[in-house]
Amino acid sequence: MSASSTSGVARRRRRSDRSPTIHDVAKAAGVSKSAVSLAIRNQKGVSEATREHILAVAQELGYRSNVWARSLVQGRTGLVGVLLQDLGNSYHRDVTAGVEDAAAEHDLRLVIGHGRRDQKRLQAELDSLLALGVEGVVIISAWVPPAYLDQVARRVPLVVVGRLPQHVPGLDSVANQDEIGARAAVEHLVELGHTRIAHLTGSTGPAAMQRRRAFRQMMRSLWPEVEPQVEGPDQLQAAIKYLVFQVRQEVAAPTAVFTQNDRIAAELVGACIDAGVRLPEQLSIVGYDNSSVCRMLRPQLTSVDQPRVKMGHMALNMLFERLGGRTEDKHLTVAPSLVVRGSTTSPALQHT
Amino acid sequence: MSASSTSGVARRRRRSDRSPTIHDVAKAAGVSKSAVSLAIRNQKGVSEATREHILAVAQELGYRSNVWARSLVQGRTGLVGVLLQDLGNSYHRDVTAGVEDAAAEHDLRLVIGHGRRDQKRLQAELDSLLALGVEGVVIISAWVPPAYLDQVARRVPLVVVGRLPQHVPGLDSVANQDEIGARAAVEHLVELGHTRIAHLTGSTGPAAMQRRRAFRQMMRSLWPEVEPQVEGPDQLQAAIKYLVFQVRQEVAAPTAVFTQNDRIAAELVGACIDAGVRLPEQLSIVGYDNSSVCRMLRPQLTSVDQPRVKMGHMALNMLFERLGGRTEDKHLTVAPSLVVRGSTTSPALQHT
DNA sequence: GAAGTGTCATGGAACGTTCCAGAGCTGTTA
DNA sequence: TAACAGCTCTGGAACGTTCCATGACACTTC
Repeated sequence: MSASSTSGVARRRRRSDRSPTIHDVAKAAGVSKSAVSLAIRNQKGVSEATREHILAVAQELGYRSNVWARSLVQGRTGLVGVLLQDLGNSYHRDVTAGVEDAAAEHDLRLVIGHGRRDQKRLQAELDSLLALGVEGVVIISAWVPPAYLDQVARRVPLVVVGRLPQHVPGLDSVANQDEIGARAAVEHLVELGHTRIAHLTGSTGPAAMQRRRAFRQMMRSLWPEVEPQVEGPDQLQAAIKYLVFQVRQEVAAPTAVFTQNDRIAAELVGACIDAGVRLPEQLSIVGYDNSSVCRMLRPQLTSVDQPRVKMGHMALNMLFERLGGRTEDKHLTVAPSLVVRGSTTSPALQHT
Repeated sequence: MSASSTSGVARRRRRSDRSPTIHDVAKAAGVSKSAVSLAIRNQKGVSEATREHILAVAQELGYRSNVWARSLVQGRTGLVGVLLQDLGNSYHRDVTAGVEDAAAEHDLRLVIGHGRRDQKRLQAELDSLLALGVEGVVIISAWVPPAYLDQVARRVPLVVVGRLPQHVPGLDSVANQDEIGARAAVEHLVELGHTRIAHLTGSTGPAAMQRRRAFRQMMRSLWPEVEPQVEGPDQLQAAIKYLVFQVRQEVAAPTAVFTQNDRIAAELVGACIDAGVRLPEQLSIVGYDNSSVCRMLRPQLTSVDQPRVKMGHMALNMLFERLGGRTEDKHLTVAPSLVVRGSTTSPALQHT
């Protein structure tokens, strides 16, 4: 008995510094646990006076309802997982903010998992979110194998923000229309008078491919006899070097470059400045994402903007519809828009 | 008929899709729930044959242990909260990565909450982490009222990464030694030959104050007769404009600026370029944080680097020590180091 | 053959919460 | 005054899991 009571005491000791439970509040307030439960959930069945008293006591004890116990009995957690690839990324931040705001409207809370640009980790993180009992998952530009997506989508509603590498039944998606973004970029350059426009890409992901394809199509329809110049995605550094070399040679060199994203555009800008290429006089550059670096660079970067917060909003709302019982798949798109800044100008200025 | 029954079945499947419980597995395998519990946790007390049989059945049913129920009875969740102010921030990303790696070593999982630079939200997020039952919290540069920190620290171990605005008993912290960083920056500039060095700051937060104070002290000890020039933190844009104006006038203008962080440095760089100030010839600039923008800018930014991942590591390890029973407070510091890039040069070059 | 020692397996008691049926009131109506 | 209705409030039964005491054997040892 004494031996077993020792461990019992150890356990109990641990319990004494545990968070206060509904029982503690009930005891301190002199009411039943049921009354406390009703009071803190703002349900009726308890008088206003009692409610205030209970809330005051709860506040004083620092009581916080235990989500696990609640979800255990209710059978739902009120948790939504957000899986993102890179924490330090303003695109992900903004989409997440949108998801979060929409979630708050439906009394859902966010749990964030991040894959750190590592596929294994991404999957592990997704597993972990499911183990936490999220009721749905929003995946932000995170490339997870389709087979795995399918498996997850069978268990909980799943919404992907961004392009899907391939069609996966049973899940929703919201993406910006990369074709429109790419076309807007090229149109802008064409209107300025550019004819020799190159594309610089650093990835073979679905979004990148879409942009590249749209670029090619657009260029071919404008100048059918010329093969559109696409650099990358392999050996990005070499591709950048080559572009800069071309521009310095000034022989049939591109006068403008549409890049796959702002990060790559920033690298190109840096390489140009290092090589003494005058921007935007000698080369116009258009980015994609309208991220915070656009305004840090000089010249400031013209870029394609996606309605990021709105996309997050839409993603969560679709997820909510699924929770409500929708079974058919839904794939939404939003139109990106071009934000013109100083990195693009007319090629007429190039030989002045 | 067949169409409607399909959807009906699909729906029903989804509802009764409620994950199988340990009871279901026990029933299907013809053993007690206790046996299943032992088997899936790989504990002894069950024969190898039975275990294999149970695991096979569990696998077939797609059984996944319910984390909530487990943590409810075990009294621990294995969860650690990370509270950060801004998702799209590489400093936070790196610290979080460090925390995460260290957590994995101790079989702890991360739950990320983010305050989106809003104090109310920050507190709500912290509340929510506690409600989830995290066993400890790491707060990354998130300014939460000390009274609130104190309240939280009474309930769970709390580690702050970054400077504390004031001493709060019962919690740990890990911070970079801002004095050392500031001094390294100024020393570097002095060694290059600068004498008129200004400081540009945009915040009154504890880290910013520390850097500012160290800057003042260092400058006073070097040139006691001159009042150190500090611009900001109010009206940052005006402060930047004024600095640029001074440099263009070239009358007793600062030849170098040490900024509170990279973001502010980037703005200064942009303003200089816009105004035609040649960098680094006319003005040397040192940032703080060694963030990813340093290498995007031209000239590339000399900056003070903090061992971010290591700080995250240390933070979680301290938290783990607390969980193990340590009661005395611990405040660690790490030494930052200067990363020299192209934004700093000798003032001798300035009038060439 | 009794006692002791393992191993394997079991059912009941927690854990902190919500839900539910119902108890005790007070007031209203027939 | 009986019947009823409407509030408050309550204790017990879930929820899915782990922990614990104990039972049922099969061996060994005295």
